[in-house]
Amino acid sequence: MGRLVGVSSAAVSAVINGAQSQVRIAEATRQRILEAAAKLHYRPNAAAQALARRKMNSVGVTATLSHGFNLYAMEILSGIINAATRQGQNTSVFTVVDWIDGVRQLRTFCDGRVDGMILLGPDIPTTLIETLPDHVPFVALHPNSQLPGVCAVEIDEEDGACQAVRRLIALGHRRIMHVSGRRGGIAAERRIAGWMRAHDEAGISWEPDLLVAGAFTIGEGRRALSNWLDQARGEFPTAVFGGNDAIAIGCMSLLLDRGVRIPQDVSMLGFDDTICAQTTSPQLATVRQPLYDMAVRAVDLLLDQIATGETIATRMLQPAVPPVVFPVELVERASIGPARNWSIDVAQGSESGGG
Amino acid sequence: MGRLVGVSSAAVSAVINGAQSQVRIAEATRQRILEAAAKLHYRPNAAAQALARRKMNSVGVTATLSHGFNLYAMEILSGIINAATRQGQNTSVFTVVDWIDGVRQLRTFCDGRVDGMILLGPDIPTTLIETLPDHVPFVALHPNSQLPGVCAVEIDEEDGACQAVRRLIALGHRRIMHVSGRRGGIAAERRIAGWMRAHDEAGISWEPDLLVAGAFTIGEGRRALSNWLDQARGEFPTAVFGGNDAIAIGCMSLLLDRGVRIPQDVSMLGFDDTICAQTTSPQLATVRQPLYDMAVRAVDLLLDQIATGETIATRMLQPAVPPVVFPVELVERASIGPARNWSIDVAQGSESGGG
DNA sequence: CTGAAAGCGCTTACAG
DNA sequence: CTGAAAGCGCTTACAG
Repeated sequence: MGRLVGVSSAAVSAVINGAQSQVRIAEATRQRILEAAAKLHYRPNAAAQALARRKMNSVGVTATLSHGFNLYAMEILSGIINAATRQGQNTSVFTVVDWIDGVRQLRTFCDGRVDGMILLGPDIPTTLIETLPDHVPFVALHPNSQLPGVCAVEIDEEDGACQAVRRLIALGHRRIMHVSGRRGGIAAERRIAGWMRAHDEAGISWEPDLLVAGAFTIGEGRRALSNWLDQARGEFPTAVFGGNDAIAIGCMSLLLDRGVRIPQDVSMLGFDDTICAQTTSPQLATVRQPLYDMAVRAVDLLLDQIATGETIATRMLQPAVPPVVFPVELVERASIGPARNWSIDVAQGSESGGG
Repeated sequence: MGRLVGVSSAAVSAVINGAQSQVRIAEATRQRILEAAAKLHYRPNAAAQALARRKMNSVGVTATLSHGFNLYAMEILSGIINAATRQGQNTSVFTVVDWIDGVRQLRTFCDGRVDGMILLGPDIPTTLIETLPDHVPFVALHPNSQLPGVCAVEIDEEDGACQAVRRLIALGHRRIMHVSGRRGGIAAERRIAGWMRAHDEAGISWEPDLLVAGAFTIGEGRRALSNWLDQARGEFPTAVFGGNDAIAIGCMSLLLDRGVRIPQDVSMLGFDDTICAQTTSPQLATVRQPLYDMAVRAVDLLLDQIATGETIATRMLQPAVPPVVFPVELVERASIGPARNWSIDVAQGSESGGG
């Protein structure tokens, strides 16, 4: 572009980048350059700029796609993109099949395309860290585990579950089923712990039989409850608390199919407040994670590290930073109500397959 | 990296990039380089590579965020990211508040960060094209309008709506309400046209009173139906066809609140088959768009153009290419059934606010 | 206060 | 068949 105005590219650079350059350009030259730039729709080439500045202005996000389309991840992603865009950064998204395999690819993704990386998704294995590229800063969203050198943004899962069950107890419920995520997963276990704690606090003993292991999908939620019913263990609980919204929705669809009224016969409660919690009838009460705010915070933390030149390597030398923990909030919707004081029959009904 | 092995960077480049280089390297040197690269976890810097090759290996996606979080856009995005990742491209996502304002930003996004851009979202104004940067190829997903020089990937919206209504007619429905998206929007109008056409084909005259203008959200769908009911126009239709899933879900929640049974009293039908269509009870029958396949196709079309060096500018010189139109498919779920032959009363019930 | 030079880390076309 | 040079389009530190 310099050639066209008969001026050096350095002069163009100084003018386009504004005042932060120490270089002063004669006002006449300046005007000439600005005019030409406007006319030609001139934009500095991003690759050249990145090479010279050693900065891509690009935030990386890596997510697992193990469960196919993931509403929860998508809501966070949407927050990240917004936050990054607002700060003049662009967002490069990468997906990996699982974290074990993903580590190798993470090296490739951090080849200068991005200035830092946000790891998205629960249950990132701690062993991951050893092979993470260390020339770049990382932030992990919902890792549910301490990755040395990596900033973590989490929620208080146990407290969320505890709040939920506490509310049900206040509504008179004494037999509260919890259909959990896959056992062993940290998120699932913490939510189970919250379910137990709320019982303990209230001096109510939780029944092991009402702790049902499922997995974080609609189909698995429905299946877990269906299996439980097949073993016909007497009176159905007055409330079902799903390990996440999908589980609750799966359970809810099964109960509705069998003529159970919600919330009159059974109260239903989810966890996450994904958009689907608003599409059920009745709408699903749930524990809200501030997914958007968390995403924004993750971007801020990453950009801070980028600005100060921190990387995993430099952070390993400093004292470990505790995770940023966001509060959760119970969202009351029509799916919960007072505990029933009559019997219901849920056992009958042939299974027609979950969603 | 060359320095460390005592070898030129050109030699390293030739070895790392494999056989596509004409340059031959002595086997011994080759091994030495490969070893060192493995040991140092060497990866060519993406910015430098991009500058030298004039190719970023990055696919851009720009979407509007006018309606906040958008499930439909997110499902497509997820497909794009997958398809791109599989082809070794990374995906850079940008959001704009609206298309009018977005055009200016599109210039900035196309500054070399991406090799091409996918425009995501219905109702992209035709006037947009005049100010689009023309040194890069574009693909538009669901533009619902012809943008000269831009490849379009669409569905046959009218046919989808027509299929849906045809099925309802086959089930004996004669009074089929359509709660549409905002009037004037091309997607909304085409779906309306399909609703009309199915009636015409069957020799049934559609009642203007049953064409209700709404907008593509749950809240607006519910509100539109609620307003209609407030004017108490006699017997309620036997089926409601929403302009999209969100509208159908909004209408469904209102009807369920008022004690209407679905599908016994009223059949419900949506459009899009977003994930939420599976979370309602009963599950929502809907017109499925192959969102994932469309996303994959859009990526392929864009990469083709990138490979052959096509841009908007070069495409303008060629004859216009018709849009790629994907077929749609009716997904039958529990929310539709035979038309009722009894009266129902929907009018009562105080409105408690939509989701 | 201004302009030309060096360098970012690669690749590709060109000499040896 | 191999190696050093030029260049991608910027920015930044350095002479004039």
